[in-house]
Amino acid sequence: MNPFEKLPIDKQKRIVDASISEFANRDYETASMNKVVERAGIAKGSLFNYFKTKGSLYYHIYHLAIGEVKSYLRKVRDETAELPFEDRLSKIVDSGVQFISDHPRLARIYFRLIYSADSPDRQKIVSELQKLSDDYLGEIIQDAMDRGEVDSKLNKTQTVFYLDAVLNRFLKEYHESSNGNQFDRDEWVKGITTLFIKGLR
Amino acid sequence: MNPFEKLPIDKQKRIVDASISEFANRDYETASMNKVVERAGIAKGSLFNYFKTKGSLYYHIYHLAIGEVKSYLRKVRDETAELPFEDRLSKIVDSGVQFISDHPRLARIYFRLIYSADSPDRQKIVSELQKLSDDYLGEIIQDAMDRGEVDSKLNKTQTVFYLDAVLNRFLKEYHESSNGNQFDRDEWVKGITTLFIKGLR
DNA sequence: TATTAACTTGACCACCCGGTCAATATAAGA
DNA sequence: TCTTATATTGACCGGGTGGTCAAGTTAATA
Repeated sequence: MNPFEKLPIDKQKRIVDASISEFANRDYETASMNKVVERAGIAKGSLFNYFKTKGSLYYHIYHLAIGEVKSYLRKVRDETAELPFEDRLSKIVDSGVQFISDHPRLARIYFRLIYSADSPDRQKIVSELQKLSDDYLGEIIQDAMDRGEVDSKLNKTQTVFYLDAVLNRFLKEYHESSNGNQFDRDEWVKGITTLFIKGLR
Repeated sequence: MNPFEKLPIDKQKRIVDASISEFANRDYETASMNKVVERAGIAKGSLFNYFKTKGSLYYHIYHLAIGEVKSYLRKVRDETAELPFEDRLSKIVDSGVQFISDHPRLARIYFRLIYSADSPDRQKIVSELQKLSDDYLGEIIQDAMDRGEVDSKLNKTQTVFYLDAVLNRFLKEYHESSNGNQFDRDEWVKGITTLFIKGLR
């Protein structure tokens, strides 16, 4: 059993919290284990006892973040299964915005991962995320095709790609401008759905 | 006069080349001045004589890269001024692909900049790039509106944003997969133009 | 050629990094 | 309570960083 899991919950929380902050604020390479132990209020040796390397700590945090993202995606997918494509798309964007508000630091880690960042196993992780997104959006598109809401002769790979590109970019800008937001959320959600509704018809 | 500009051209070239390689291969933070001098075959003190700080060297290289991008953009804009929106869009994508082939290292620096990266003055640089892109695509969209090729009641800011999102993302993936390319370029160019032609009608 | 000015060099600085491990404190078992 | 096993600590290690600067080299001037 992992020594970390044997720790009292509140200590685990302090460590996880400190790690999230550090990895949210700096690239993997520049994130500092020293800063983590300082923030968490533990000795350096202890941290390296719980996680053998910086990479394994990062991996732990990454899995927490991705787990959280997954649960949001699952939730909105299931809740919108019966809605028309347009409403569904709009709810998906909504849920992304919601995630950012609820977990701004995890969002930072997520975007750092997606867009560049020299994490260990970057290739592996990025393609893992790509697959997650492809499967997810692919399912949504497939449903819409089956119902005749979009052109059923569309190239699905491409369509998913475009959707993913616009959604991710929108969420990224939204996230980065979160101080005194200049996005009229509804206006943009409407714009995005319109583009795709018409573009994929 | 900048001491760097007084150097013999071939020495300037060696330094610029070494810097481009280093900044293309590593994040700003992890890029190493030691590696640059090693590659360029000069002493460390000299490099710091030409560029007072790492940041100012980066800034120099960044301007070279952006200058190159601009010249590509200008060229394709002028050459396609009379073409219909669809063909124009397709040529723009083409020229992006061409840029990546001609200057793979500059492309890397460009994408590093756009997507994350903790460069100095990141905020300033990114918004500089944003404006460049906005003006450029804004002009293309405006032309298309004037000619009635797309809906003239469209929100231009949004439209430019979506176009930018898809184009950049496509070029990024294209760039990253450049070993044994899995993109059928024509197929994708056609897909992108179709999405926007229909979506913006 | 002698003298001055400009350029080039790399050893050196303080600092920070990820990671280690002998010493110490704590908990468990007798 | 004493002993053993386990968890925690932080000084320390080798290595890399951006940046400096006295000393040495080259070029220009007189």
